[in-house]
Amino acid sequence: MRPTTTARPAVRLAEISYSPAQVRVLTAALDLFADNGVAGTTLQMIADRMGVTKAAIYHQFRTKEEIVIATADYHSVPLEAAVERAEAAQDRVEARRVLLQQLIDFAVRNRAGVSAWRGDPVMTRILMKHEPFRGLTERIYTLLVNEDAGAVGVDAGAVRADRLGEERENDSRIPAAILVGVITAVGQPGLAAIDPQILREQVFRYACRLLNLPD
Amino acid sequence: MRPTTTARPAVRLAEISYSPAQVRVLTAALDLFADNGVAGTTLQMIADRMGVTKAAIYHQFRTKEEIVIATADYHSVPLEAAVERAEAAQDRVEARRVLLQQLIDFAVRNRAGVSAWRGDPVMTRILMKHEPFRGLTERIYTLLVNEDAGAVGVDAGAVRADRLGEERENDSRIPAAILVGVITAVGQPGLAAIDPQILREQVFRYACRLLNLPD
DNA sequence: GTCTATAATGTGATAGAC
DNA sequence: GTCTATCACATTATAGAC
Repeated sequence: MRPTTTARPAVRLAEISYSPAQVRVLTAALDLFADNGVAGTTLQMIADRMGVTKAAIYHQFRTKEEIVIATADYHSVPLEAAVERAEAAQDRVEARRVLLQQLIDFAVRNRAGVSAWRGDPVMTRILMKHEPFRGLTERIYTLLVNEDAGAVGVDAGAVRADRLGEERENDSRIPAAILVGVITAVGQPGLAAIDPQILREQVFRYACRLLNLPD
Repeated sequence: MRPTTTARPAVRLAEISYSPAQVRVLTAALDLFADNGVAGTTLQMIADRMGVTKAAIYHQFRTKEEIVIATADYHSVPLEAAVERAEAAQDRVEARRVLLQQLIDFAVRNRAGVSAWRGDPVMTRILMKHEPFRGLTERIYTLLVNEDAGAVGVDAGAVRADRLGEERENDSRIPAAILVGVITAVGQPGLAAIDPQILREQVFRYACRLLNLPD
């Protein structure tokens, strides 16, 4: 199921290691980024939450941008694992079901953080020039929405206007974006009080309806 | 169709008026908030884009927070108009269709801004303590997802676990959040290049499928 | 690994002239 | 309505001691 036309990722997130002191920074940072956005989070806030000084943080990471990247990398390891499991599935439909379920699980488990990941323009800009994260995002999109992996597979941007007169004026980027919207909806503040199990089930059902998958 | 249990909004956004100089600020601010988030946008940036100094802006608005609120109010007038039209519809299904179509139109027309409105935690916090905006949001949610306006209508939080054994273990906050996720998906950076008309049609189709409305 | 101290710059906000 | 000039404070980041 792994597309042979796509290069293997150069770095597995799971193989990057962080010292305990670094992990403490990344844990504090995730919460604060989720609550205030990247731009709204100062190193002072992170230091305060950890009970240390700013200088202690600068000993672990050279810049704020490095903290943003490391935060995303570190907390996305389960996401990478989910993608790898899905890519190992037997057929495309099964891969899609597996990944979808795991994406939703991940999103529900990290409700607050999910808003930061997808909503914050600063975060987005930083992550999109960071290859490991770009790669992971692409693999997810490919698994979820590329209807005909045979014809596509190479470059998602090149698919666009090929069969235009047909039923498929469809650009697969649209269902992809919508699906992301559905999954990340679990991070909306209004759903904070809802039981995780119910949230998981309901969102999965709606997502299946959207993708025309049997639920 | 207007729910008699809900008080009329104290202020119509359309009735708030702004001087030309103020509108210039609000126009520049919208773009910048969309690109950088509220916290990532400085008054210096707004001033630079307008070609004036910070002091000129402080002559129009007393604080940055006032600018955020006014930006949302000013650019949400079409949204308010859409809600008013939908509330005037004959039945609930028709109201829902009308509002949905107009929400999507609005979102597509203001693609960049939509991310800011829904994604930014700072923006969200400021707007949610601003009554006119809270009220507008509530009216939209009520129109879109309250299945049985008779039994509900008063407090959305109290609906939860009433008829649990049935098909409707449903909390209406979940489809509401998902629908918001779908509509605001049009603001995702990956869709920036897509033709507005196609985007409108496709998103409407998916949203209808989600709501079980005929498209 | 953490601290104090400090540099250099940017921040929201104000006073008063034109 | 916009300007110059300024305030008090917060910001990212560094140097060097413990």
